[in-house]
Amino acid sequence: MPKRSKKPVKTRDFQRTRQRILQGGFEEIFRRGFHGASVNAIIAHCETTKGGFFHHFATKEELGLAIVDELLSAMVRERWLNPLEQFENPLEGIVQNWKRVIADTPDAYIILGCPLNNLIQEMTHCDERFAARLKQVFSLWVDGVESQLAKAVTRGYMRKGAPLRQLAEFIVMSHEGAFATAKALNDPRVFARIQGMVHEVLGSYSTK
Amino acid sequence: MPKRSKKPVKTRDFQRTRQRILQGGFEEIFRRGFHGASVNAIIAHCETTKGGFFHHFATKEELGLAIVDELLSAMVRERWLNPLEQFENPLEGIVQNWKRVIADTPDAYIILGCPLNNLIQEMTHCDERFAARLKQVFSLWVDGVESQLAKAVTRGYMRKGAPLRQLAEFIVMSHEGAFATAKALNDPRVFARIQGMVHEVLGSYSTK
Amino acid sequence: MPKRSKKPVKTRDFQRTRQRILQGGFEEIFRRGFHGASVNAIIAHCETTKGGFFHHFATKEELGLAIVDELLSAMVRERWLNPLEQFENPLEGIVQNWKRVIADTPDAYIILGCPLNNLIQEMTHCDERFAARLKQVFSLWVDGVESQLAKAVTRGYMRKGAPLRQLAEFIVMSHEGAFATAKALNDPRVFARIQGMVHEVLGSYSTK
Amino acid sequence: MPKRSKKPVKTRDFQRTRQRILQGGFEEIFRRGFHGASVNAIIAHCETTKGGFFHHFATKEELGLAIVDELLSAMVRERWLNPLEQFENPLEGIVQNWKRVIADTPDAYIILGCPLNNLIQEMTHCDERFAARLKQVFSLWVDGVESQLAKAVTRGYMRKGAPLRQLAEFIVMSHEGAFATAKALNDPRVFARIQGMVHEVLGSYSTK
DNA sequence: ACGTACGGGACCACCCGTTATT
DNA sequence: AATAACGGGTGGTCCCGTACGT
Repeated sequence: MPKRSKKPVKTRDFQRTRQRILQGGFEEIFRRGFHGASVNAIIAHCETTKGGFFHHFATKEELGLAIVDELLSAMVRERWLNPLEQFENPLEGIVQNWKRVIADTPDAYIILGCPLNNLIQEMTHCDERFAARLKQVFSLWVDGVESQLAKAVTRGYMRKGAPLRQLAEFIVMSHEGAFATAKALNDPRVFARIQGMVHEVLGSYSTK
Repeated sequence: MPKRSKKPVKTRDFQRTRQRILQGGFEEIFRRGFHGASVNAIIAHCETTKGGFFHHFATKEELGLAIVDELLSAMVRERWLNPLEQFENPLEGIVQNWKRVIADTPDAYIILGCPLNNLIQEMTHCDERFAARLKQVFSLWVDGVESQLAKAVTRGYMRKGAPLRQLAEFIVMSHEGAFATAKALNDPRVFARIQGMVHEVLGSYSTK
Repeated sequence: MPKRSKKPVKTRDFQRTRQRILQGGFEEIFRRGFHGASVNAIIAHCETTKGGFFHHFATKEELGLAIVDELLSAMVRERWLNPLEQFENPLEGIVQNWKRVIADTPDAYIILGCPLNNLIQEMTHCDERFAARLKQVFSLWVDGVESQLAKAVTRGYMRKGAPLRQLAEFIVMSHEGAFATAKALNDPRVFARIQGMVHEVLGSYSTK
Repeated sequence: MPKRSKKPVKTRDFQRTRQRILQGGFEEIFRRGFHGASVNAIIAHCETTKGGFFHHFATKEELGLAIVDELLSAMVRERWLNPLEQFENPLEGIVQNWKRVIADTPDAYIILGCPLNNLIQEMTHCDERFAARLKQVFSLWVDGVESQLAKAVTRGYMRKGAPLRQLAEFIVMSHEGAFATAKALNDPRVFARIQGMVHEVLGSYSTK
């Protein structure tokens, strides 16, 4: 009979618990903001304890950073970047995917805003480590859009010579700005209107 | 020569003290966010006391609401709306004024973001009263831009039939989005780039 | 034309304001207890200001003492002692007057307890000056009842040799205890029951 | 000889700590009243910290309610009800036990009054939850006395047909009233005098 | 790995009282 | 005499984090 390995099960539990805290922390922070989300509320939300929490994350800030690094970056990829791969025409992909996200997102979520944008506005100016991580995720998004635009040029859907970086920045900015505006006016329809404007802008760079 | 009043600077002046608290509160909240700004820090910043503070504002929230109502709405008017009056062509006014604000704003302020946007992202989803006041200020801005666009049509600088409300929303969204992006990337030059994009969009509605 | 006297009207206003504060303070303290009644609430209740309040009373404690000295002692006299004078038989007076007070007092007041008793329980053990004044009012009551009992003996309604002081103490104690019990059980009928018991006790000392 | 446990006094002992806070809270509240007893004073009195305190009691009110439920009801049972069991004649028990309590209680405590009565007068009219719990303890006392009186009837020490509930109420009322009066007059001898009166009343219902 | 008793600091709110002003 | 701006100290609460225990 072989000697039992050193509790491989525990390792899985470790990761599961960590993920539960990460997810529960995300939800609390998304709803109440980083400052508004207390560690007590987070552990209640994800059914763990103080000990469990601080075993996995040294401080509340570390949890926040992990959420940015692991959850937000994944969300950007899954919601905004990966879906674009399925479109032959990246410009159309950007527009269609935006429409899809608008359709998928419940109106109730609109008022909560974009998790990434919320954290940027709340944390960037008062916590350098947050600023660095958030910048990374934001750049990831812009980079991803820019490479799609480059692909659009390569495939002949977009005029050569267009300022790709600038356009990519503009497109991501519009997403965040649309979320912010819809949140400010508490009106989900803002979304579609702004998306329409961006559509036009992209059209002006399209080869038709 | 008239008799000088005995005390050129009155200490027991309700309005002056109130304004001092309002201004000091604004600066603290701008730098640290509403939750991050403690009443202790605010009173230290504007040289008053607990008693003085709560004599003027029943709660910290009331101070925040007063800042939105009185300071932020005034800032929107003074920085974004009133200057447009001086331009014969409102479309040019919007672009030029934006350039002016970019030039006027120290780079160090970029990272702090837009006071209005910061509060919207932090407070809208967790405080109904804030949400209502912030929406009011945001709408004031959109309304102001829209009426400029209407003037542009009247004066013949802009094509008839353009979707004025949608455009106004887009323009204000771009301002907020530009602030957010510059903050996220910690790069003031983002500003000019986004402003350039908006310039183009406006150009496409211009009668040239 | 005679020189005007030195503002006699002002003197009346002074006393009126003082009485208003005294009365408003009494009501607030009666409802919320001395510690629970804030100066701010008191001045709001009697429509004066901080300045007005502290002009008339150096401290909140002074107001409390004045209430004991002036209002509570007057209430004891008017409600419990003076009415007894109208009875030929003091023993019957004590019983009948108690019945009258029970009938006069709205049930809603029962839960508030006896103003004198409330203050005694709250203040005696933590404020010597209160203790002294409250003792004075309480003694006034006992003395008054004792002299009625003496009169009852003189007039032949009560057996000679009865322990008058002890009886007087017992009677006043019953009043306070009845208030306390009715308050504890939130049941006004307790009053009548205890009054009945005291009636019997008095009966046993009566000459019939 | 059994192995001694490593730590004879555990610091991290929930129940012990809780009892310490409960006891320390009781003493502070007994001396200063509920409003007068600050959490800071309580934790200093029982050597714990803010964190420790609020780990055990969510609010100061919760501590107060626990004191009523757990300490005061126990005190009523131990001091006033249980001792009666040892008497063959319950009527004599009531009188003798009262005398014993008078003899046992240091004069210095008299001025502090009865903890139960103090809380009733201070809290009943301004806190519903306190009112309910205090009523419960008070009723417990009256019920206990009533059942003793019933036993006295059964055993033939008391006349049949006596109004037991009314008598029980009267007896408890006398205890509280005696405390209140002794406190008001700052004179412990009042106690014995009132106890004498009650003795007589009971005597009139006794079968001798 | 996780549970929980505990530490102490900081939060906002409100207190009572003072003082400049009318 | 009366008003209201103002002073600070302290109130209860809740915070994040530690460390003991299993």
